Parts: sequence; structure tokens; C-alpha cells
Amino acid sequence: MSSSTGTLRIAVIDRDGAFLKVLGKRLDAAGWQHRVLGGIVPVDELVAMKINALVLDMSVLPPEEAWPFLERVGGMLPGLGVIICTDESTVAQRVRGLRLGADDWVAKPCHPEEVMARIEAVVRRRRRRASGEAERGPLVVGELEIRGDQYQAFVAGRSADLTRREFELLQALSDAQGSVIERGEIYRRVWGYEMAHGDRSVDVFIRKLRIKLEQRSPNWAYIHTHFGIGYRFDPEPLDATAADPPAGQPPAAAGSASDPATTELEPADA
Amino acid sequence: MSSSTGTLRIAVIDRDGAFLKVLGKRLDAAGWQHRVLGGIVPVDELVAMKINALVLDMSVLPPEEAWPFLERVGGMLPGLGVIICTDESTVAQRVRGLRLGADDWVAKPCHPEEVMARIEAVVRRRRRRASGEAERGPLVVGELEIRGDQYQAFVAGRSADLTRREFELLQALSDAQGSVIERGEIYRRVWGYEMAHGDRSVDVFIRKLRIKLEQRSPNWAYIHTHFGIGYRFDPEPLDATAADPPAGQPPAAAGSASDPATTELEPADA
DNA sequence: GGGGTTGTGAAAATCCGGTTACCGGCGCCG
DNA sequence: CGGCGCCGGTAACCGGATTTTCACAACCCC
Repeated sequence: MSSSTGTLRIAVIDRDGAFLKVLGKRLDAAGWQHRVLGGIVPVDELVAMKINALVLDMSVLPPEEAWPFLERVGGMLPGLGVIICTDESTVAQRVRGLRLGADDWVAKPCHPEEVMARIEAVVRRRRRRASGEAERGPLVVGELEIRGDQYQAFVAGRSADLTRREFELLQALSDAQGSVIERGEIYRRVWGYEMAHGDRSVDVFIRKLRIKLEQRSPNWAYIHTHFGIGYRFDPEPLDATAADPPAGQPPAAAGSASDPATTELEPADA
Repeated sequence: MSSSTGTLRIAVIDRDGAFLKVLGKRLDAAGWQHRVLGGIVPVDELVAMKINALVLDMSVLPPEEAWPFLERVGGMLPGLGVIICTDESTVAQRVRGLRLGADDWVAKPCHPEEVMARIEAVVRRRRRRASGEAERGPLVVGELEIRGDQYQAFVAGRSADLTRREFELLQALSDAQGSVIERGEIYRRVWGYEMAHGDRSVDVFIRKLRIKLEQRSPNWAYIHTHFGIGYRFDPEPLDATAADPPAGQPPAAAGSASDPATTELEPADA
């Protein structure tokens, strides 16, 4: 469990040279990538950095900017760990910061090792939710095997050649196997931030995934659409009895789950 | 603010009377359930309590018990938020605690409101876990199970394939289980704005819902009409036996099941 | 029995997701 | 260093699912 955190990406917004220097050294020692920002940056940029945690000294920004910034960060990057590390503060400020989305608040001067530990603690919490099952045994369902440790999925022992995004999407879905996940939630889990209105990325990637999956495992349906809501991962064998005859749409009422609401794709392979 | 936190269950392991008293008051004020434990308890018990967070004063335990305890808690309840709240401590102790699984470490004396905020911050992340029955505990009545977290309703374990609106309508009705809701109110809750005069959408959707529900659960009446007023959600087993036995177990006879004329009116309301 | 309500069935209007094409960025290789 | 191919992301079009609107039958209560 010690190695759990792995390599992290951290952004630090501060100007305190001494602090930056000593913290930077620790960050290097831990092998975490980090970047120092002298001041406020557009949240979009933070998004692009794909960081795991942000260490912020509130005093580098005027209060009327700092709070909204904190709020915006929390809104766009609900999964980002935010550690406030500031000189002096009142209880009211700390409470406000924590309520606004900060995960921790440390008073300077503080020992860099403690900051490190707090970053770890915050990230650990965050990691637990989405994936972090790099360690978890590979998930096997249907003809599919999802190997979190390899960023790959295999069908009958053969790699499905998923790209990174495709794999993460599949993993996010399979993590919630059986239950419907809304698009926004999927996006948040895979992309890491809030989905913009009108973004169709999820749909497009779902399609790419389906293609690769169906191509290699024609008689299974893995991803089900829930109109107006999202998707559900739930491997089901397509009626195998009608192995080839594509026309055969057996209205087998009882047994099979022929739900009219979900747009099941036909094994319309070649 | 984010209404997210909702009601929480907290356990506090401490002996500092003054602190307990003042913190308890805050916890009450926030409407969070809490329980004070005078000392160490088996982790199993903590598990059984189904708490969201644990506030722990390390000094109530001898060090050689405290650390292993912390470790065990982290191991057994990876999702539990752990806030250490202790008198004095060294950096090394804090680092150790945080690495061992604590999510936060606050020094006493501390303002109870800050502790509250920190609990919130810690739990906030953890709450993001999906797939479980998080958001709103699934409501189960009759043969019906409504899962607010998934936009899905199940009848006897089988999805009712409700569309988004249908589901929202069902949820709105079931939220007020037992009481009559006027059309306008239903419309406002589901559609989100004022119903135009002459709009029949609610009626039409009520019908769709009834069809789907009755089709899958023929011996239950879920939605009742109140002439001139609105509708009421109140699952009642239909007494197929025609006799009086109230709890009469409907003998789901094959023949009667296919009877499409299930157009029964609610008997009499209270 | 009459006037206002609700239940039904279906057409019309919308909305939404599937699908395809295309664009810009990045890493690889010649 | 330029070209090529892969990958992620965006825009647009299309067909089908869903929602809304209608018209009328069935009903309820006075």
C-alpha cells in the first residue's frame, strides 16, 4: 500500500521562495512532477495540466479573486485535490475555504514533509473513487478481460488495441458494472473535469469502443444505451441461437432481455 | 452551497468533555447523527455503525495501540473519512498518521466549526463514489424498486425501462408517497416550470407509467387518480380474490395474468 | 343529463444519440 | 526536419426514440 500513490502531478501557486525551494526538493525526491505558478491562472489551464493536486497560498491573490478562484477550481475539477497552504488565517477563513472546495488547509510555516503527507492523504481519497485498481485483479466478464495494470482489454486472449481514452472509458463503465452512469459523470471520471454543454466526446468514444469490442466479440453486447441518460456496462450474450441468420429477431418474450428501450446494436459486423 | 453532504453519520473517539460537548452541539445543529466512543472499539463495530467519518483523538489510546488501530481502520474501511483531532503533536506524528490512512489532522484546541468543515471536506470526496446506492437510498415498495441514483426503476429485479420523463414523474410521485399532488405541482416538479393551461402532458405520462408498471406488476396498483385534483402514489396489492383478505397473497394465476382488462379503479381512499 | 375531467390512441414536433467526416496535435521514422 | 499515421476532439447530418399536442371516448359529480 505504501507505493499506492505512484507518480503524481502537482501544481503549486505560491511566491514564497524558501518554501518553494524546500517543497520542490521534496517533490523531486518523491518523483512527483510539479510545476510552480506565480499567480492565478485560468482554470482551463489547470485542466490542461492534468494535475492531481494543487497547493495554493491564498495570499498570492487578493481575497476577492482567491475565493472565486477556489470555487471555480472546485467546479471544473471536482476530482482535484486542493491543499491551501497559507501564512496566517482565521477560523472563518479556513472554514470558508474548506466549504468552498479545499480539501485541506495548512498553516505556514509548515514542514514540507507534512505538506507531502497531506497531499498524499488528499489524493489517496480521490484515487479511491475513480480507479486506483491498478492493483485490483483483472476483471473478466463475457469474453472480455480488462487488465487495469496494462491499460488493455483482451478478448479471447487477444488485445482489443484500445487507446488510452478508450480504455479509461471502458474501465470507468465497468467499474459501475450493471448500473447506468450519466454522460456527465462518465466524462468527469474519464476526462477528470466537468463536461461542457454539447460535448459529444463520450458518445463518439462509446462508438469507437463498441466497434472494437463488437468486432472482436460479435456475439456479446457490452455497452447499453439509456436514452436521455447515459450508458450502462453489462455484458450480455446476444441470442447465440441465431448464430448467423441476422434476420432472426426472435421475439423470445420471457427469457431474453429484449428491451425495446435500449438500442441494442445488431451484430452487424461484416 | 452544495447541498451534497446531506445527513452524515459520525463517530467520535475522545474523552475531552468540553470538546465533546461543543462539537456535539454543532453536530446536532447540522443534523448529523453522531456517537461518542470513550475509547478504542473493534473495527468490526465501526463497520457495523455505517459511519461516514471518524473523529479521533489519538491521545485516548496509548501510542502502541493508536497506530495499529488507525491502520486497521484504514484497511477495513477504505472509504471512511478519518480526522485526527489531538492536543499536541510533532510533524513526524502527523506525517505518520496521514500516511497511515488519516485524512486530516487538526490540532486541539480547535474551533468546532473548523472540525465540521474538515469533516465535510473529507466526506465530500468520498461521496463521489457512484455505483453504490449513494445519493438517495433506493425506495422499495410493493414489487417496485426506485433507484434515484440511476434513473431506473425495477420491478421484481427487472428494469421497467422507463424513459427519463417517466422516471422523473414516478420519482416525483413517490417522493410524496401517500399524499395527493395536484397536476400543476407535479408539472412544476418534473418539468421545472409552470404548467400551461390545458396542458395534458401529466395525464399522458401518468398513463404511460401505468402501462409500464401494470404490465410488469399486474397485481399492484401504484398510481391513483383523484378526480379534479391530481394523483397519488400508493402501491396497493390488488385483491384478485375479490374477497376481503387484505394481505391476501395474490395467487398470480397464469390465466388472470394475461387479462388485459386490469382497468380497475382504486377502491376507496382514506 | 350536462359540463367539466380524465383515459386513450395516434399524429406531429422535438430531442437525442449514432455515425461519418474532418481537423489539429503529437510522436515516430526516414 | 518534413511527412505520415495515430489519437483525441469537433461539427454536421440522419434516423429513430421521446415528448407534446390533438381529437374523441369514457367518466365523475352535481
